[in-house]
Amino acid sequence: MNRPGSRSGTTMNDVAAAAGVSQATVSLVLNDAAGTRFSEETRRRVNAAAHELGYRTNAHAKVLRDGVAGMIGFVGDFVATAPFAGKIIEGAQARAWEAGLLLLTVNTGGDKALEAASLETMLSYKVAGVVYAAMYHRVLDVPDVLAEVPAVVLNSRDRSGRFPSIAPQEELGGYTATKRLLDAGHKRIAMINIGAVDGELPAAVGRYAGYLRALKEAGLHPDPGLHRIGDGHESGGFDNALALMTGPQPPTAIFCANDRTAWGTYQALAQLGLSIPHDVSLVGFDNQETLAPHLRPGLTTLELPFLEMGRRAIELLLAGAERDGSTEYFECPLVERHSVTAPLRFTHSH
Amino acid sequence: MNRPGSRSGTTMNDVAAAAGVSQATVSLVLNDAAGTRFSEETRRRVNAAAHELGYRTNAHAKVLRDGVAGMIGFVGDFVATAPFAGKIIEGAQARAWEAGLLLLTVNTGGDKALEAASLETMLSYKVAGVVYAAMYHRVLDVPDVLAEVPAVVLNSRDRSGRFPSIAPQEELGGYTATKRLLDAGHKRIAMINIGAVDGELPAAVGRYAGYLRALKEAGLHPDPGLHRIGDGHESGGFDNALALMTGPQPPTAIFCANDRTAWGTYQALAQLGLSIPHDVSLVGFDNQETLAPHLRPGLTTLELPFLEMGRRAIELLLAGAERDGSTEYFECPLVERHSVTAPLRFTHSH
DNA sequence: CCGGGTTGGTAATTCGTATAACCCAGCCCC
DNA sequence: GGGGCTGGGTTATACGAATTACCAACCCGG
Repeated sequence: MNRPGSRSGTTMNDVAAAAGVSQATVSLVLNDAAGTRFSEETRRRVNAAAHELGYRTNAHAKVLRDGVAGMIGFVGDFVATAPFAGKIIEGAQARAWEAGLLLLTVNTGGDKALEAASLETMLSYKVAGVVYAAMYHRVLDVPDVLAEVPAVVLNSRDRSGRFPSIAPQEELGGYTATKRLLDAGHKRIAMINIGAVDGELPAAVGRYAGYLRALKEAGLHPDPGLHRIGDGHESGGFDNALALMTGPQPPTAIFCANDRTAWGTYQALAQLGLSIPHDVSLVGFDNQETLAPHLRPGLTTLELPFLEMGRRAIELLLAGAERDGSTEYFECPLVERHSVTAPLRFTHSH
Repeated sequence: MNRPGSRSGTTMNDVAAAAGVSQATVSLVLNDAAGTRFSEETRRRVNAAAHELGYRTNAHAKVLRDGVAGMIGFVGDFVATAPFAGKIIEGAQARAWEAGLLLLTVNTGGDKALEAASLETMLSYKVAGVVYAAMYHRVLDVPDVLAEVPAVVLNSRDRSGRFPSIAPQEELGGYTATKRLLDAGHKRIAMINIGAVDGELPAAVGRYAGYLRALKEAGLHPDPGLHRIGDGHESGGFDNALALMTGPQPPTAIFCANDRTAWGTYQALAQLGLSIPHDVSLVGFDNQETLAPHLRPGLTTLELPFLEMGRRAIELLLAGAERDGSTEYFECPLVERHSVTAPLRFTHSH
């Protein structure tokens, strides 16, 4: 107990002793070092001994000498609390593993003290880089300490402009969603947003901007009464859909700025006895996999490409992150299901 | 570039030089080692120098000496793919952090080669222990290599009986769910299961056993036609609920063995024009947070205590895991919402 | 039979930290 | 005035792997 590393396992010295060679030989043989010549016999004996004794390299000794560890830090304000956000970790972890790296993950839950402490710990483990991920797209302040290592901001943008960021292309998403409804023949298209459009929520602002652009491009004059501010939850969809559909000039289609809002809208429409897509067409946003495919009918929505974004974050880190604050935007592809069809009037007017 | 550790940062030697003392003094002062005497002046100088230079301990050097790292491996076949499973990591990570430990997480996605390789890597990093977590409760085979470190199986049971396991108390859950419906006055209670009761799915087997026990305890004779095997998805709930309610003697209440099944049941009942809970009472299982609270009406269900289970796994590891294969079962508390009320007949017969 | 090349390996050092063992100056006390 | 204690530090070493420099033996040609 007094001796450190009491159950430390087999070391190269043990292997060397068993094979009757020096520790240096073991190292060189096991690592297949270039430019060394050893007899086949020696190689065989070393490999056999290593296998026999169940030798496993001590990563810490290696890192101590080489300076950089095979680990990447992943700090998020969520980890997996957000239902869909798991994808972002999954992507990051998969890409990291392809490079032989492991992820050191911490879910701060927004706790700044925990965040600072875990970043310190990660740095003391000489991580090759840090991914600083956010649960929802926003503009955030990155802790200064991250300047010491390669770092990238994921699913948000760095306010200071010091770090490369990765975020979804919200405006294009809003445009695509709206265009889908326009192409189906709709003219009165409402939007239930997930926040104010003058706030700091890029998703709300961007998706709305895309909605407006599509409308204008189609030569339509946006009706302010058709844009409603929800809260991103079911109730926001429910209440606003109810108001919209019982108003004087109800829309024939609704673009819900996220899937939860769309779900609330489904519930409101069901309560009003309106059918989707026959009476009202719907497009959502997020492609939340526990929700969108399982609604009846399946929800046509835009996918947040979290898997790819997670992968890309690691890739940037590995590429050395040119240390500029540029943001890389990812397109949100349309996922077609069954919540959109032509409007009644349109069909009938044929 | 040739020299290793080129940007290794400040070391104790740098601090020692700056403070005009030896490296040993720096170590002893910074670690507040017991049984040493240093003048206040020296302590001050050392601390000042350390702070000034931004000294951060090199965790690898420490581990190399001490033998054990401040990290715990977390291997799962999901990480966060399963919507609710994030809680399990969250709990584990939170508890680990309280002990000053970081989590090294890997999502294997069921890939055995990746699993083996990442376990090797974790062991080479001298993790203090490994949590082997499963997406759904089952009996699984733990890789032999885990015998080399403290390990605990989370949300499943180890077939070999070598490792302590943590799992939810399925039978009691099924009993509690059914009892809730019995207490409300229901007599014809159906169950839509999430798998066969002769299979290897403890959730399906256990919850059913609990259902039967509650029924028998109430002096009721279980009607075999009222127990249906679904698939754990919405469609399993939808199809079976439809069949159940359009049959000769429909139930007045349904226990759905998970929330997704319950959701499908909601959709089927809506289609039949039946109201919840007035026409049919419902109890679910899982308390899936993206689902159960947002259904209309809110779903009364049983909570899978993942947060606590995750915490407990780390706790067992820290306690040294007595290395027996006993399973610790966690109770699933009932979460009351609005999907249960008295049956019509019952109310009227008053 | 000596110089030089090749073959097959080893000794020694380095990374940064923790700690056991030791050392020295000053002071007290008999 | 010498022995012993105490306060205040230092020296040396180990942890495990990678790597550079070096070395010994052998072979071959002239």
